[in-house]
Amino acid sequence: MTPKKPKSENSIVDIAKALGISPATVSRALNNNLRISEATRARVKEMAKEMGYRHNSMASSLRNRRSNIIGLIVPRISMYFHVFFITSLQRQLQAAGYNLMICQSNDSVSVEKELANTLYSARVDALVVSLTLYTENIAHFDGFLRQGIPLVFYDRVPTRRTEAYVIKGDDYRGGLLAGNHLIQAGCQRIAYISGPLSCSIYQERTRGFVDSLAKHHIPLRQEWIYYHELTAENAWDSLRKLFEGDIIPDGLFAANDTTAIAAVAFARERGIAIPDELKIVGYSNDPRAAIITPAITSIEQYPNDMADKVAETLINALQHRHTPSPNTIGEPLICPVDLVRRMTT
Amino acid sequence: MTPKKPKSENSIVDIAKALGISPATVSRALNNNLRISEATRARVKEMAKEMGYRHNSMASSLRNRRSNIIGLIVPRISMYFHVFFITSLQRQLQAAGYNLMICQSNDSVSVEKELANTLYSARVDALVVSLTLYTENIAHFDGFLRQGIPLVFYDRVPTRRTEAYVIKGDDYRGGLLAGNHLIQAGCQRIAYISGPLSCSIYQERTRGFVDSLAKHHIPLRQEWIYYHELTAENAWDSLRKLFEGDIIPDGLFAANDTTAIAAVAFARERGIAIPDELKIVGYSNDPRAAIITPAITSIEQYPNDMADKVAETLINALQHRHTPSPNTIGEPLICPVDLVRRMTT
DNA sequence: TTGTAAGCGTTATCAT
DNA sequence: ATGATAACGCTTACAA
Repeated sequence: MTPKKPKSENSIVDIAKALGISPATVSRALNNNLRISEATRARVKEMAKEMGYRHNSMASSLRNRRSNIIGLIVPRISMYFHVFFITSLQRQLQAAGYNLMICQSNDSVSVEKELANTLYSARVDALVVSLTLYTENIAHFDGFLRQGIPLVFYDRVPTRRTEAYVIKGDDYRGGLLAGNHLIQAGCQRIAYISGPLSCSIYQERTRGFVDSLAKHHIPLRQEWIYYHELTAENAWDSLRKLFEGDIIPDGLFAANDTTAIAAVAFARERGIAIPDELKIVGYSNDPRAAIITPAITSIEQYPNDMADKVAETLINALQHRHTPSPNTIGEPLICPVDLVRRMTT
Repeated sequence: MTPKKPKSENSIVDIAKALGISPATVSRALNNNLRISEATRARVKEMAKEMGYRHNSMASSLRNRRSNIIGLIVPRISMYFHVFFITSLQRQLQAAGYNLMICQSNDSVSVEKELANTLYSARVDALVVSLTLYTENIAHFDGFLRQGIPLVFYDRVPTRRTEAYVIKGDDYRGGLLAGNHLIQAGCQRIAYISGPLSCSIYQERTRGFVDSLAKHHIPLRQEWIYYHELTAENAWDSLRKLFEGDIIPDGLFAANDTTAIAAVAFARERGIAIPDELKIVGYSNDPRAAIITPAITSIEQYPNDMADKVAETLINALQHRHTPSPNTIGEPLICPVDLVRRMTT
């Protein structure tokens, strides 16, 4: 009986044996180490191909104490803004030699916690997070900070101060722009449908919007303000209530485009003329806002630019891991937004 | 000088030392191994928490020869169908203890190849792939098959026979339904805008569509058929050509909804009445198809159901890794589709 | 129920 | 330029 070892797969040791050289040399050759002769490098690579060798990143990661994986926790990949953000971020990280592990919290705080723990154990080299609508306590990310693992929050960021990097859109200005635009378009009775105030972006949009109305001495009726998850269903509920009284709004700021789209559909069903009887501003500049009739005025957030900032921050932090320059942290980085005017205003 | 080891982080060995027991016991306790006393299990877990221990999945993966990571290569996450598919698949795999590593080929064959190699080296436990528009040679996935790593193609699958699992929508039937529906709606001059025939789904949709017209003795004019990437820009180009002659189509089958949406916009600009002068059927039942005016008739593909099938196949294959039952492979699994009628027909 | 010891595959360090 | 060796942290026969 031949003592045939079941040898599942060839390792650098096997290559070394086959070539009569040491595993260290093989490793160096495969990693294009400088001080290895061209000749052996070539021999090694050829033998590797011949033997069907594949690099084992688990072993390599264990030895190097780095996984080359970057974790991403995002509320939902179905949101337009995040899709564009992710695509751009992934391209850049890929180019820098990192893999992105994309996870969805589905706007559940408990899922977010689980994912944070999983990615923590998985030894991701860095973590990028956009929080759920309801995350107020961010203690589940503390481990990353303690271990000096780069942690970047973007878009939906913590509402309290943190040692992590923070990169966000200028939601305050977005709210301000929306309010100003509706007022300049002649609206006097402006309604507002916002997401929950536990979430940074809605806090900020609300602040900006409220400031705008105050500045122009436009009254803000509490009965015309709604805070809830910005789904089409919720939007319809709120719209029904908004339009059931005698005094009805002539302007609406919807804190996302799903809500703005629902408002357009609602107005059509009720025979409310847009923009004559009701003007609408949405948020995010979802592609749907442009194709619907009438096309919706919205706030553009430039997801690609934000992805650039995040990628830059990440790569910088990963390179200088030994000098955790805390001076670059602290102040949130704020990305510009713009109002895109269309047919609803 | 105190010989203070720089001990970066605590391992099970440290816990063992602190407790005066062996690392093996600690490992077993943390893994809830059956034959460990309740008492020590509790002691270990407490000490682990106290010492801020975190599991090292790199080490664990190396030892176990499994990463618990499943790779996914998808053309673009911006496509509605894939977003829903991914979300559903990820939820199920997460529940089964796997992490999903989502990558985008961006419809580039070379990127697809790179990603396949990266995920191969990353030692993913399985790979799920929807091919680019242009992937005809699938040799870059051969390594997975050779190593017995479960490989599942879904939606855009290889056009040639493969040993991998294949799960696809019933695109032939989708094309058939679209053709039949337009004909029953009274169309006589039907145009067709398809994706490139290098891609399985467009091959099949075309076959079904062609068969439908043949069966009903409706002529198929070659000048009314276009094959190209289904972007809005390309759609406009083709539509312009379609409507520049004397004889113009009264029906259009668009092989995706982006194209159908472009057709609606084109018709509006040209003052072509829909559905009276032109009837349109799209594909995928993109949510945009429902909100545009007029709402577009489309083919629903049930991405969640396909994700269920893929998850089931994967988990099954991963459990029986030692019995690579080849009988379950071979025949593609075909998922049903339905026509959703709206205002464009 | 717990301990001992070897090994997963790679790479950094030190030596030659 | 190359080799020998140890170690990364965990798991699992095998022993006790």
